[in-house]
Amino acid sequence: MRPASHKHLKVGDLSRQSGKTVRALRLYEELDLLHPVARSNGGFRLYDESALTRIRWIELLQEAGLSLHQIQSLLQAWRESRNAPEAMATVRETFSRKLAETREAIARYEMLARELEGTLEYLRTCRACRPPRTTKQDCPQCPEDHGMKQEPALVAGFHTDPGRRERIVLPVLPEGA
Amino acid sequence: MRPASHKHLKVGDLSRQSGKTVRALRLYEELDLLHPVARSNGGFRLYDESALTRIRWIELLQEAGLSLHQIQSLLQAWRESRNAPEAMATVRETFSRKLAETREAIARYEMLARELEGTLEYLRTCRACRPPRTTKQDCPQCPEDHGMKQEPALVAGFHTDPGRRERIVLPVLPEGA
DNA sequence: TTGCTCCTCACGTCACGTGAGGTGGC
DNA sequence: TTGCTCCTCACGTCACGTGAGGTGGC
Repeated sequence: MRPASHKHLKVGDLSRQSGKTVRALRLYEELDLLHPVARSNGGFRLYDESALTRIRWIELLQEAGLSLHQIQSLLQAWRESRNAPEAMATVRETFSRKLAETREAIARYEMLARELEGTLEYLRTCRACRPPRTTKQDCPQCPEDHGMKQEPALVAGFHTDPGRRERIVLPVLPEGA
Repeated sequence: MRPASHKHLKVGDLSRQSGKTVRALRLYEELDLLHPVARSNGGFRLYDESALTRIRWIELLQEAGLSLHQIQSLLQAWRESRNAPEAMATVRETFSRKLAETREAIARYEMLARELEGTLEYLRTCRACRPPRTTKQDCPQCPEDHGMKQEPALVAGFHTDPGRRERIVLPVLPEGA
């Protein structure tokens, strides 16, 4: 027979099972988002399994783009609401805004993926450029046929580089016309 | 007639045209990612249009999940490479890893969107629950038919709340069996 | 007693935000 | 001279990371 604490989790256990660092779990406590059910004699935090549900919930809301302080406010609103329909109104509002933002994020990432794909396609032709060009002088006016109208933005950015030496030169501007 | 500086952009102009804050632009300079082509007599930063290309490039790489320091390293590798094929190898490697990560991010966001949709569907039924339940007592054992097997994770997290009062109670654990 | 885990400060990091106090240029 | 913009520090923020120095419990 073991004491009643045999189903209690210590921070380390919870950390492993949740994938969060111990530091993160303590931060959630400080922000009033997650509390141990008890403390041991020695001051060790003791959790039960509901902590895992709570952590997964925090994780989902963070993925949705809420800051820990916003999650705090959402929880506060829930605690302060007197009945379910009232609580659900706030929550519904937050979630449907976040759904819209998530769809925008997906669209942005799909654009980024296309940009990366196009860039990789472009670079495939670079790999075998003969004779090998020197990036600083020749690349900006690359004569190679990359099969595209223009250079991808992810490649063009490399060329606009003033370098380190030129930075020291401080040209004096003409005074008048 | 105006002096040759008539096509120069000041930080404020560049900020407006790029959508970045002035603080961000100065940070990029500090990190060696973006430099003005010159300074005015009074010390004002003066840029040309290539700055916009560079900023768009930084922005894309940040969206792809690179930190400013990683962008710094990528630029460093480019500067140090002696020829184009060598430079492109590093760049290709970075970009194809980021493409994979972007696709994973899209998958995660699509899961999140489904989670949010399911949760909103669930909450639709809450809105009209009669008699209105009190969230703290009744919701965890909600008798309403929400048309789902189980509560969505985004709702379940609310219930696992020890609240503020209970926090003060520090139960003493039983010593033995 | 040895190991491993836990505790509480408290400072560091990253990509900026936000003043403070002062100057340039039409 | 008035306004607006620019300058350089330098501290604040957010979600943790990372020790320092000390203790619990099998």
